[in-house]
Amino acid sequence: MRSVDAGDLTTRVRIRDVAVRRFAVEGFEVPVRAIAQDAGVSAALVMHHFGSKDALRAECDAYVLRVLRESETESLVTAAPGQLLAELATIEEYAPIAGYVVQALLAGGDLATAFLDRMVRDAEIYLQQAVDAGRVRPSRDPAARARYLAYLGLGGLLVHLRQSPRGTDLGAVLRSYADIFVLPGLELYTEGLFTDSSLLDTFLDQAGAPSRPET
Amino acid sequence: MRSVDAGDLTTRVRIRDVAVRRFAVEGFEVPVRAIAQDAGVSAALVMHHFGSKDALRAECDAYVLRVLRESETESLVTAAPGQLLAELATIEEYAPIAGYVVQALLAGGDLATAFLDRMVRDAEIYLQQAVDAGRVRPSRDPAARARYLAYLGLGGLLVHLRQSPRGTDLGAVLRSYADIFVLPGLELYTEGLFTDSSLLDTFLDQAGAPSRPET
DNA sequence: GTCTATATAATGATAGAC
DNA sequence: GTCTATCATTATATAGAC
Repeated sequence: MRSVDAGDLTTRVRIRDVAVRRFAVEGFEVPVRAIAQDAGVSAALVMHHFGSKDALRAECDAYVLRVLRESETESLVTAAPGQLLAELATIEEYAPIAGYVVQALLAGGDLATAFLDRMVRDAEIYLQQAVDAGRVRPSRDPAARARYLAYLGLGGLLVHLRQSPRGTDLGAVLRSYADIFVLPGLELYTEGLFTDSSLLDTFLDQAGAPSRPET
Repeated sequence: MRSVDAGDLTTRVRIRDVAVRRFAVEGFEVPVRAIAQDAGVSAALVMHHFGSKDALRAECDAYVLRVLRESETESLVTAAPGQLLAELATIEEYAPIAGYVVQALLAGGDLATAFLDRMVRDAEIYLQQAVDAGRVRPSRDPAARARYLAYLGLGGLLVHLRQSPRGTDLGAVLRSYADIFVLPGLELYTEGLFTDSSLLDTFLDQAGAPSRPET
């Protein structure tokens, strides 16, 4: 057989992998030439393989999404809202994936939406399990709470990330985030913020007094 | 006198103002040509006045920062974490300022840092007042809590913003954010999340049992 | 101060040899 | 499959006339 699939695939995959890494640390405006250089090939070859930069980006998106989906089983159980990224970043191999997701979230787009949906869904399952186990208080609107907590967890991390000097190792950023905010996080989750329930009560009354799942 | 400051300043200011508006809705990659067109002048004139696009950007940053500082007095008292942006966006005149800040936060840089510092400081003061008034529980680390809540409030908003279709009116995005998340927000702030304090207790023990400001 | 015309640089993409 | 050379487009920035 003359078709040399092995060599072909290897180069394609190598280009895609270095593209993911570049996108992860520098964002999606990185020139194709830079990616080509990292891969040790010409820019023209990148175009030859993927057709356009957008197509390359799409393939990176699909790859990252696939990796995230494959990591689903293990993370579903353990991941508290916002933890998924942190776990990924600590594993050397997956750090580019985490960085890529961060860039995608900052840039917006389909991958960001997909990733967020994943986070929200994870949070929903995690919270439901915790409620069933009696560790977490039930909510009057579990879906909204799951989304809320996912947005807060991820958003706080993004803000912290943007305060860190550019190019800082993502793992280091995540560790510092954890260091600084464990205490206030535990305080908030354990004790809340308000001393009384007047604001919540008022809102519930106005909203037409929906169901109150009190333990 | 031959120097015609009035005319000069007027054009300069008009260019700066349309630049702020463009940056606010499209981000900082908008071409100088587009800004020039909005201002009804040539691109060359923009360069003539500001020297470079970066210099124009710097002047917009400085202007936005000045507006934020001048709005300080009124917002200091009322602004809960994350509220400042919302308040700004509802006032028609200040909507571009709010949008500009959002773009700056997404892009990173000095203005983002300054704005965040401002938010954190506001939150600190606001929380201190609320604690003194007995409405908010004291924290074991008030500074960290203020920063944490500011990051969460702003970050959650940014994530929600990126989920909204591009070009959506910022005011509408902020309103929808409020609509969706009042309940889970009030729940979290009023009742917390966990049913018991074991996680917090464990952390406090490990950390060497620091001061416990119990009421 | 303001313009038109142009220089310069970078980028995504193509053509065609090997 | 892979390269070099080149094109087309777009951006910032400059030159020089008015």
